[in-house]
Amino acid sequence: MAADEAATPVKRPRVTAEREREVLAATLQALSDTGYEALSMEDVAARAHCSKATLYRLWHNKAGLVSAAIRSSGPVRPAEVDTGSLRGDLITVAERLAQHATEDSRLYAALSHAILTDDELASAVQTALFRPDTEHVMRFIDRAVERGELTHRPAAADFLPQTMRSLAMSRPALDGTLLDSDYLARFIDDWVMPALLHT
Amino acid sequence: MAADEAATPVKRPRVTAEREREVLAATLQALSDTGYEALSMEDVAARAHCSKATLYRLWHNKAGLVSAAIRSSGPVRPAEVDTGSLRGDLITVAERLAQHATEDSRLYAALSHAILTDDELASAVQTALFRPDTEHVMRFIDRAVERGELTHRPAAADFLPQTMRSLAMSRPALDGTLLDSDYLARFIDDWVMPALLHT
DNA sequence: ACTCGATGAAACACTTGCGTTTCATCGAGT
DNA sequence: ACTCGATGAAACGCAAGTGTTTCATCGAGT
Repeated sequence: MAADEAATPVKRPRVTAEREREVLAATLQALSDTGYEALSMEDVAARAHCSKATLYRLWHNKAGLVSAAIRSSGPVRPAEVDTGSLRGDLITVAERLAQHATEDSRLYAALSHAILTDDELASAVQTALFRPDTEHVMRFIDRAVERGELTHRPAAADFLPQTMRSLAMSRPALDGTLLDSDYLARFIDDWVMPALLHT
Repeated sequence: MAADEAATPVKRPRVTAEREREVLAATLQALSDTGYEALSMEDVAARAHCSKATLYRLWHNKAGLVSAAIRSSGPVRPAEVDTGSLRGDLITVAERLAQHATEDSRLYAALSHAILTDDELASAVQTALFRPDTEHVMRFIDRAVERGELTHRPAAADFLPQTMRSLAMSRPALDGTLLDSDYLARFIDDWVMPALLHT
């Protein structure tokens, strides 16, 4: 029995850690469905199958819970992409964006007003959701330069991550359609690649 | 005294129409500040200096009031832009976007989650806010083609309005800074113009 | 000056949510 | 088997919002 417990140096925390992730996942779900302002602790408790008391024991209030939930969604790192060509890399990441467009855009929409006034929330969204993505895309550019596919880091590269991200986030709202990968592929071929190649 | 009343063929409605616009303007203000879900009728009534009873007499509920407010913001047409060059037109409209970036992005953020589920709201936002803007920008392209500045309507043009709009909407949220005109100029020169000129 | 419909202020009943507290129960370590 | 800290269920007081209703007042048309 020593072997059983050797895997868990700390007594109970590990069980709590699993549970915590479940609760935070339920929080993100509720957030997407309800929006930040209308999110209720009772709803989260029901989805997470835990009591409201437990929520308040672990986090102080709604803001804390939501911030924690957002930060917890960060470490889910996407597999590294390296197709050998800049266009291939971009298309791949675009398809990935399109796959998650529904959930992602709902989550972002749920938070977009709240982050304008809540600084902690804003930094959570920024570091957990946007920064990794931005760095990810920027690596494509650097690799393309190393390969000689681009002669230098184009000025347009500064706008690439934000544009892709904000297009993915706001297109559903703008015209009621979801992002499909065809649309993004056209964007890459008709806009992104020409801009990168000619600056 | 016949002259005084000659200006008002209808008895009271005209007075109500002015008042209505004030109330709807107050609604938009409250919406930007509070967000759609947390918007309260009491808040609107206080800002508009009218009673809650009046709000419910003129509109049936919150959804109706907000939709009306959004539609009322449509007719405020921006002055037509025509600087003689595509770049000039784009810079001008970009600066105009930047000027209103704070209020506009707050308003959009306030609505972005609600429009995912409320169809009437979605169509109000689309027709009143986005469609006029899109047509406006598209006219730049057409004129540039007529002038011979572009040999044809570039494929990238399809993405231009959405790209500009979504940047204006989401950049404040993404990195906490507002749009300034230097940034926008770089955006046009390094990102938009190359894409338009090389497709 | 008078009338009458529209308005504002305020209270209404009702619902919902927050954050706290109480208490019975459960389950891991001894 | 026993103990003790953590949990879930449920109720709490409090605050806020919805949509309605009442009533006093105001102001435009006669």
